[in-house]
Amino acid sequence: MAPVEPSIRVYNTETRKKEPLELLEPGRVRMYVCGVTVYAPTHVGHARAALTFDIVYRHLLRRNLEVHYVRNFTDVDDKIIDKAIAEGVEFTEIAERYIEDFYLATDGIFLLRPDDEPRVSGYMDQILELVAKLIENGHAYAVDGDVYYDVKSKADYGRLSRRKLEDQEEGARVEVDERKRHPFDFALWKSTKPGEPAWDSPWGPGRPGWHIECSAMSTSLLGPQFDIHGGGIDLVFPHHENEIAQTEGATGQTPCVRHWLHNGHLGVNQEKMSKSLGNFFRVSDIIVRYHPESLRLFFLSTHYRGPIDFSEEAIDEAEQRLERLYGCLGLLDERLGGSIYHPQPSSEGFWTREQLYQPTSDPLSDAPAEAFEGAERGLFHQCEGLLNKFDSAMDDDFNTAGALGHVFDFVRKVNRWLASEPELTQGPQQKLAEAARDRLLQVGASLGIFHEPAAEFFDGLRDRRLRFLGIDEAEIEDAIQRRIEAREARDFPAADAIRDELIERGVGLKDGAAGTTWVVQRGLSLSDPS
RNA sequence: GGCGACGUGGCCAAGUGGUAAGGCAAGGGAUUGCAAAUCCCUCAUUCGCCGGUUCGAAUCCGGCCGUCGCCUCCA
Repeated sequence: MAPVEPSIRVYNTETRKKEPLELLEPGRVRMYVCGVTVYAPTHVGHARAALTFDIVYRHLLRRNLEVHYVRNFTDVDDKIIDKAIAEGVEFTEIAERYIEDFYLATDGIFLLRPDDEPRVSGYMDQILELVAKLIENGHAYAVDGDVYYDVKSKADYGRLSRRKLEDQEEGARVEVDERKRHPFDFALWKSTKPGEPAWDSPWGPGRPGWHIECSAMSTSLLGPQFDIHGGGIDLVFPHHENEIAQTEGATGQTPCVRHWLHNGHLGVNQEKMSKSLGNFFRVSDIIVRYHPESLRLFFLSTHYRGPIDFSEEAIDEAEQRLERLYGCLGLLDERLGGSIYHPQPSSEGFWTREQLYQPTSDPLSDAPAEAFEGAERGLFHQCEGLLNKFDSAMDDDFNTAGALGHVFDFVRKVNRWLASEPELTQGPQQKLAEAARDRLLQVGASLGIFHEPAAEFFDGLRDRRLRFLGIDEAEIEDAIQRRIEAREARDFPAADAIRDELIERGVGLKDGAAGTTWVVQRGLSLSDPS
């Protein structure tokens, strides 16, 4: 494969502009993404954020860049501690529980594991070092066992979120704390209260404030400066603003981050997702009702930076789109006789970059354009062009919706060709079909779909819906058998009656060369009883 | 009060100066015993509204209207 010269452009929250991705070291990307605070089950909003950077990671890898991808777990936090106290267990137990939940969710929707996944509890030494350095550099002060960051000590404080301290002093809803020099000063170290976990420090027993852990983990693993920092849009202020203040205040190197990438938030049925509104969707609940890749496609249908609204209709449509993609792959498999790609997760059950589809050779390498004419010549060029169009869209700030548009164009053209019933058992036509499949699998690897052969996908979809609707499979098979007998007897009215009855129940039949198969119609409700 | 995002056909959505991708839905047709899948055709002279810049704007500028988010824990 020819080496690519990526011209990746990313929208940088700090400059509010799309700009070329500039790497500190050519060919090598250092990327840090804010993970989750592990105190509650993983919901669709978490999934969107994690998926956003999974796509970034995949595309950078596709562009032959070496990527060092770090995503943390915040396992020391007020909410975790509160929960631990309420349940009378160690905070580590709570953290462990939700880290496991996070993995179930993210492995479940095929997120690649980052290269490093540090936890706050493992970085206490580095945090203490950083706090001490900030005091030494005149950016922090200790009061009664607490340590605060002095926001006025850093001239450009507020540059990420474009906040001016003067503007914020009045009217802002900030608690008044007489011990702080400025209302926006934030805790780097908090003195312990009875019953809470604590670590020893020069300022007395305590625990880290909310923002310092990311500064400690990112600089420890990636250095004082790195290329990409990601997270949810809500983290811009105060979390990332404070992270900049801390990291740069301690290292003296500016900027600590070249490109700030933030994913937009997810709403549910036009409202903010919240527990009180009862519109809180867990990833684990969604992926028993819908194919995990449907959730991915739902997210990828809109740009990562914009808002997205989760609803039954939306994920339903995503699943239909997914069916169309797999439909094309399935037709190719059928006509070529079997599928070629049987990816398996690692022995530990999760996916890594090694499991991504890697083309071994281009089926078209020994099939020149002259081997084709007319419509096939056109499709030949489509195969040539798809990847360029796809990559260009992805290079442009990871425009997955635009990239998918090209993929669907391609699918329609492949289907059109297949509908003309070409002979695919040998010769250039076979190469063309293999190339089409190769292209689909390549973009699939970038989007994180096509983790199974199409036939298995459709079987799985059927079983999933079957289970969910509580339909008795044997009963269906029995009805199909009766219909087959009616058809053999040319008793079409009886056969159609059975078909209609099954459709009533959500079961659609497909009479194919290999006999009658059936699918469960879509349109399942998330609110249906499971 | 401060900061920000967004408003494109019935729905979702790409497109940020050169004359509206793609998907879902809908209607018609091909194929099929009937269906499913697939294919073909139709489906925004127009991009919230009003001005301005320009040979030319959904795309740039100004104003207005509307929706949403952050500023407190949040992906």
